Amino acid sequence: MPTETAPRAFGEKGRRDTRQRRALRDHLAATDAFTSAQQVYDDLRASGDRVGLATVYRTLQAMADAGEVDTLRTDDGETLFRKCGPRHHHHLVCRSCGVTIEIDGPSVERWASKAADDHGFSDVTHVVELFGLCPACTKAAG
Amino acid sequence: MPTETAPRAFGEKGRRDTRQRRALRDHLAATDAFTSAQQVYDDLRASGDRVGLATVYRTLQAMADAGEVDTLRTDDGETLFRKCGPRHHHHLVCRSCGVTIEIDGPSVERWASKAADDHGFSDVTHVVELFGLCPACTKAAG
DNA sequence: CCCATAATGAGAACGATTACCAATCGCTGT
DNA sequence: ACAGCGATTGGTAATCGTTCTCATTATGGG
Ligand SMILES: [Zn+2]
Ligand SMILES: [Zn+2]
Ligand SMILES: [Zn+2]
Ligand SMILES: [Zn+2]
Repeated sequence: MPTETAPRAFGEKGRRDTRQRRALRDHLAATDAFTSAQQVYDDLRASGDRVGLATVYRTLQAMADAGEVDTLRTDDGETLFRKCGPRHHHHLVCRSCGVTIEIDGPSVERWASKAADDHGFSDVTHVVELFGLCPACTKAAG
Repeated sequence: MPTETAPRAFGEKGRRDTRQRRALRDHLAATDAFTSAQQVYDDLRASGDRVGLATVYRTLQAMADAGEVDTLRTDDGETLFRKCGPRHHHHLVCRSCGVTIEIDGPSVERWASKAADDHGFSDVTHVVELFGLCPACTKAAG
């Protein structure tokens, strides 16, 4: 337990419930697409909430550390955030509009675990994400 | 076929076989760990090869575009490169030393394909990577 | 209400990657 | 072997997402 200097997540004692965090939390709860920090910042400003960009980054990062949001890296290096369900799951993400479906895959979990064991690797985690075009974007793309 | 201004990969007509590209190709063939451009640059300089950093980045990117190397993004945003086998596969990567084992997962392919179909997504790709500690690094870490 | 201090935000700093562009060098034809 | 074209190189400036700095503000327990 090192001395904590980083901003605390919503679930920890000592945190403060600020206007900015409420705005962020509400915004995340209202969309199911993976969204970049920059995009969240723009959305908040557009809806009249005054929140600094640094605060958006800080808070999203804190929420990610606390497991309150899932993260995803795009090909061009942007980190996307999304408020997801509590169970372990993976994502089927539309690469055009970001709309996301949570999917689970017990067979994948088993496969990953077995591969790790077979090769003597320890402390193994996995990254499993599916990217495609959602029905709406498929139609729009002709 | 737009006019190509980017450097061409080894397999395309019109390319030139330069000292720098030979050095890069040889270096990649000699290691099985995922490596960053910066690391490749350092390794080449250490072995006496004079290759500019921009050239390392350019050439690795071109090889990645041509499918001659696989790429991977670390949590801290670095892109790693590795010369892999030609078949479709995934990776079991040591997060300490980078040593990598190519693994295949027919069950994962089927699962991914089914999930995409079930939700009406088209043009779906998947990212599946396993990260852990290899036997050697597990032992070293105590 | 008070006040310690958590939190904010504007801007500087950062780090990986890319763009620029003048100097070089590989390749093809002579 | 030679010349010329243009692909390639590489030092450096520019980009861009993200993090850091730190003076200022605002929360919430007492
Ligand atoms: Zn999720
Ligand atoms: Zn879509
Ligand atoms: Zn590979
Ligand atoms: Zn290792």
